Amino acid sequence: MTDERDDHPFTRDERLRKEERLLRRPEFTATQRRGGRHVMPALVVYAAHAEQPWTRIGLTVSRKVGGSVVRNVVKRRLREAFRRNKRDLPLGFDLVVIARVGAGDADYETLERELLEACCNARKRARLPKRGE
RNA sequence: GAGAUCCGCGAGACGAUCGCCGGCAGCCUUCGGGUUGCGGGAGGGAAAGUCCGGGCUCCACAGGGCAGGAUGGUCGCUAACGGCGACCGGGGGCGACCCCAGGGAAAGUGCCACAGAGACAAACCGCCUCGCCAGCUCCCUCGGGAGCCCGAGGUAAGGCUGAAAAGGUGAGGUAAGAGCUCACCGGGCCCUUUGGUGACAUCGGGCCGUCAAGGUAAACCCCAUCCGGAGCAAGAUCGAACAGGGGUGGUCUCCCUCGGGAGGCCGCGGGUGGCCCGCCCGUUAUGCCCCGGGUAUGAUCGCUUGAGCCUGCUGGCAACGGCAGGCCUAGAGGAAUGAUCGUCCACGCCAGAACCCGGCUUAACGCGGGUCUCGGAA
RNA sequence: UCGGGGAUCGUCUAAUGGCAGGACGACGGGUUCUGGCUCCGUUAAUCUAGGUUCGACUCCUAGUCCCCGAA
Repeated sequence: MTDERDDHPFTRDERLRKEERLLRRPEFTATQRRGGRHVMPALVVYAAHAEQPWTRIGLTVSRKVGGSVVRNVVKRRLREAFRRNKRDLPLGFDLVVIARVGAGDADYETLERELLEACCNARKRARLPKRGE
């Protein structure tokens, strides 16, 4: 995963397209079922090998986190953190980030740090993309 | 200065960079989109809760009956309202001011625990009259008398209870009493004067002591007024995919080219979105109903110009209305606002549009002003 | 978006508008050598704020939270 890292246009820039996001329910459930997990104080991250060569992210922020303002801010900060750090994250994964209750009180710096750490740890526990089950 | 009360205002500002969602224009395109430029993009007092009312869209729209729901002083405002304004009446507060589901209790029904004699109709203790066989007590001039008890009755003044007990004070009256009678106060009904659109206020008079007499209608209920149903996942257009199976009755009349056609009745299905009657539609079919199967989490429209916002003038006590000019101000579809930096105010509450408005209620920071009360100083 | 239901001791549940009751639990005590079973006693609640009423878990209004249903 070293040669084609900078080749794919989605990874080279710091934009965030819809193709880089998980949007549908089956995508979330599949990632959570197959992927490795890592828990942080404010986040839970699932990482699973994907079928596409780039990395996608999906966010889950439930009502337990807070009101709509708090939930929107958490989602925006997590998207921002993913966008800014795409270059340093492993390629070809689907990520599901679930905000825990403490995410509403965390600032951007905390969320960014936890996201990066959790992604790396969760990736190590991800199964290989074989035809399992 | 403190406390109270009412009203109003604001919702961090400016700039830069990287991203995100729409719009317009140019270019490229494999028609999916890409790219460049310009411009817009979280408002708000609550976007909230979804408690009311409307617009809009679709369905329904002979009629009748019974339900059901909502509202409840008057007049006005409004598209409408259960909202708002002004006023009336009642209540609270020293006051500024605040609160009130504020029609009907002689249409009927129900309930009023405990306590208390008694909860709306009686009479427990009382008070009083009469009677007095027997019994008890006392007095005695030894004949009898008085009282208690008992019996028959009259009372509702007093008593206790309670949230609530047939208006209050005084006098007369009586065996004792009572609006039983009278005076005053209070109350009810009717007529009347004046003011007001009206609720109502007010002047004068008459009648009523049967002043017939509690509360509760956010108990049932009665009266008056209003209410068709659903909701933008409404709804419209275009498209993709799949697999089909079953059911669609009876009878009568007429016409007839004997294939069929027209009509009536029963039945069945659907509509009338609470129910019933009734009515309407279908039952001749490329339709309808049932079972099963398939699907794009599809595209476009609806989707933001609207009871719109600002300014000025103007009518009205006000809510609100009229006229003129100016402005265009988010429109997504897993759903766009974040991160970083600089300067300043001296640190920012509640909180995020999803068809759109008018209200109500709830959440909550800061600032200003009016008024009232108390205290102090001059 | 629309509709329905609910909230009572720590838990599960009762209660015409009139003293909030029961079970389990907890605590204390008795019984037992100890524990359990068992017996006795105690503890402890009407989601919040107003209103109607003499009186509200109950009726009305507003709010908070939870559950269920339909498209």
